[in-house]
Amino acid sequence: MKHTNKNVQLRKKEKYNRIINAATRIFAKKGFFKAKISEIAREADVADGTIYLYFNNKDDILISIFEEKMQTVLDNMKECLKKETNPVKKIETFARVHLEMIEKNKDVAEIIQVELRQSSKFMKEYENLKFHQYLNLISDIIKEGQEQGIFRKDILPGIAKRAFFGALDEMSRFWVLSKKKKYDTTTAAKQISDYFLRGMINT
Amino acid sequence: MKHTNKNVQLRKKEKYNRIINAATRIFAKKGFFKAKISEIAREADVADGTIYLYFNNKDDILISIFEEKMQTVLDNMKECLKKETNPVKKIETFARVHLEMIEKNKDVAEIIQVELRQSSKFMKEYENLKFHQYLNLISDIIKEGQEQGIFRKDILPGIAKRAFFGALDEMSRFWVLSKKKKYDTTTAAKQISDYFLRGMINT
Amino acid sequence: MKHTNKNVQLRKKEKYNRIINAATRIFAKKGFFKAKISEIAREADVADGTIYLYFNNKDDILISIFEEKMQTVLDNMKECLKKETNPVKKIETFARVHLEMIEKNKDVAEIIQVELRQSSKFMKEYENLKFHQYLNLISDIIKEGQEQGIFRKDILPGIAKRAFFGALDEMSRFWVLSKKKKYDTTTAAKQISDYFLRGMINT
Amino acid sequence: MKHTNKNVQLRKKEKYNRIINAATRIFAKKGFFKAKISEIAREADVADGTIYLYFNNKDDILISIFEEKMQTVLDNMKECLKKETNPVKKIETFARVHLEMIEKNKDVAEIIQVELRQSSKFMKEYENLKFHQYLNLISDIIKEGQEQGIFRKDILPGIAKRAFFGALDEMSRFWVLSKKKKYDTTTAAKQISDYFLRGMINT
DNA sequence: TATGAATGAGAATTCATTCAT
DNA sequence: CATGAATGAATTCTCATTCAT
Repeated sequence: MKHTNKNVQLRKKEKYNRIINAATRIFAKKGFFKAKISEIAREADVADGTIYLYFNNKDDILISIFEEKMQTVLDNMKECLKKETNPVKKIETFARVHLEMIEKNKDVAEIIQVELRQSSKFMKEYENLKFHQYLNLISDIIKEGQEQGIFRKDILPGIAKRAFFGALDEMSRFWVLSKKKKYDTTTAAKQISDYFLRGMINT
Repeated sequence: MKHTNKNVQLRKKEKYNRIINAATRIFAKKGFFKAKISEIAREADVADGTIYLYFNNKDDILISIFEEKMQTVLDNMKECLKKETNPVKKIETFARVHLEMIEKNKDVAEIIQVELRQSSKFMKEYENLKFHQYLNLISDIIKEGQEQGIFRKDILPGIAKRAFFGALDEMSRFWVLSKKKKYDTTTAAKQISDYFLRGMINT
Repeated sequence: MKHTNKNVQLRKKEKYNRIINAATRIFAKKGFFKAKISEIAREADVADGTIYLYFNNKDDILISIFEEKMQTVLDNMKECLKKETNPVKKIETFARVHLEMIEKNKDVAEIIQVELRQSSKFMKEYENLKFHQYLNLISDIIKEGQEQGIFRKDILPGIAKRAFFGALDEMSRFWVLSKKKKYDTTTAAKQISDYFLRGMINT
Repeated sequence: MKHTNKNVQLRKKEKYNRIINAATRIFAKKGFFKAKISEIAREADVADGTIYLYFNNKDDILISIFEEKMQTVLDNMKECLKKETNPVKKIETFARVHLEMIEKNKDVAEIIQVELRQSSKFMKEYENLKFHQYLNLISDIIKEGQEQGIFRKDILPGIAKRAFFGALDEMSRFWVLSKKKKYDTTTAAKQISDYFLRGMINT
């Protein structure tokens, strides 16, 4: 039997994923600059040259990881938020799901948190659109709450979204870097969303 | 006239500072890995080799910047907090002073925020002690407030300090990277400390 | 209907020629070293691997071009010279036909002139027999003329053949490289053969 | 005694020359593309990296060789021609000096003849000015001869300069490549200039 | 035969660090 | 102390060639 086009494409996609995943592990462990292409190739069990059949260059691998993984994170978060109607519940959900995702994908978190920050410096042209979309999920909830009269009108969504994300991010960064976890996800998520909700809820 | 020991030491210290400051600018602009020793030397107006009379290697320059700058930040913050006695005011002060310092020293902020995060990866041995001391200024205030019965007892200072710092940090990261500022320091500091205080204050 | 042996061979030859011609264009445009096998394959509309069914390696393609094209050039020149009996006319014919062929096959000329010269360096074993045969067409005419008492006896055919060919070659190289042509083929051929004839003719 | 600026510059120039000469030998032997930077470095007895203190890249080395060597050739030829007043003698001198220089500097000749030809292909921007100046020495002599009524007026200097140079060049190429020399310089120069002079002289 | 994905050896270039002056 | 020319290890990326399909 001759191989169908579909099989071939599956095989291609499979190798692409193997490289993406290998790179994710290596970038997370060593950092972008210390990571060597040959190391990623070895981890992905392909030849060095093969990587260049799927990516233009080293930068392109990092960008692709961002795109792929952020899309997954974005889709997942949207799905989870859809189930809630109450803005208060949505904020709580965001915090919990965010920390849960981080916990389950430490390598991805590491890259998004650490490498993302310097990416803007060496990839001038790269606009991290997906990240902004993710942040805007928060400000959308806040605006929704304000319209429903649940959240105070003087809250600035543009500041609050960053403050809330920053709080969660710093928390998870601590986990990612320290590898030991003093507090469980649920407790941390509860506390952090709690501060914000108390700060934002109309009284 | 022969140079006195003091003069010599002053001159030494002066050149050391010139290198530190040049490196701060270059690291902030290019990032640690993209920054070249020769570029730092040019910026500091010394020879490449001279840098190695004051620092062991490139890593050492980055660590020294952390140590020097974080010490200044730490001293300054402590000084400002000393003037306040009320934990609530102290939290507000922390937020305002932090954002003000960031605003006045963007290069330093850039390095501490961006390069710091990956430093732990390539400088295994480096324990960022000063940073932890800085974070603990926050948890100390929280504990103080809890002892005075002002803050809720169920607040976990270890989480809260990170959440609060993270909120401020993400806010300032946005400024540092975006170079345009939608909200002024005072407004942002007020809002952020506000969320937390409302969340923490006993009602 | 099963394909006959002949048909199969024709098809083979057809693909071989397609590759030869594609390579001629690419080598002429990029030069041997800058030319990529994949580019030749694309130009010939075959797969990369297919090329290796017809040629041993990249060098082999270049050599084959020489052989094929030089044979054509050689056959054509011999045919044209056959029509003339007078050595003087033959020299004039050689100049004219040579420049005409160059003009009609710029890519081939480019390769023979430019790549040929360095070929001897990277293909030690390759003796450019066909080229020597071509040069010897000139010395044969000279010797013939000397025997007939038309050309001076003190002319050294070994030098003269190179001088004459070099003059034509430099002229055409100028055309090939410059892409603009100040003088038409006939004028140039006339002038060049003229110098030589005047220099060689017994007076 | 402290080293003077002059000494330092002499040392620098000395190393530059060492690299130029090493590269000349290697390029001549292997050709530009087959020549490796590391091989040139070894031949020049410097580290690989040192080459990049004196040249921007591999292309730059080749261009520098052209510039340096062609200037020498040009100066030398001008000097020799200055001693002659008669255009006929000048043509003879040009042929003799050209072949003598080639004979004494085979490596340089090799590079100018072989690598020069393909240079235009991989160094699009490089205009070989010096070479054109060299060619124009010939056409200047021809024009001078025509003004003095010695050479025929219907000679086109633009064609003749190329024909004459091409004749000499092909002759010397033969020597350079074959490494065996059937005819001595003087004989060859005499014959070649003879053809042209007979062809050009007014009768 | 034909394909084209995969291979991996190879090379140019960079740059932190050294050390003779 | 200061210099900056020299070093050479290290790394990304290319591309001729192979071979399973």
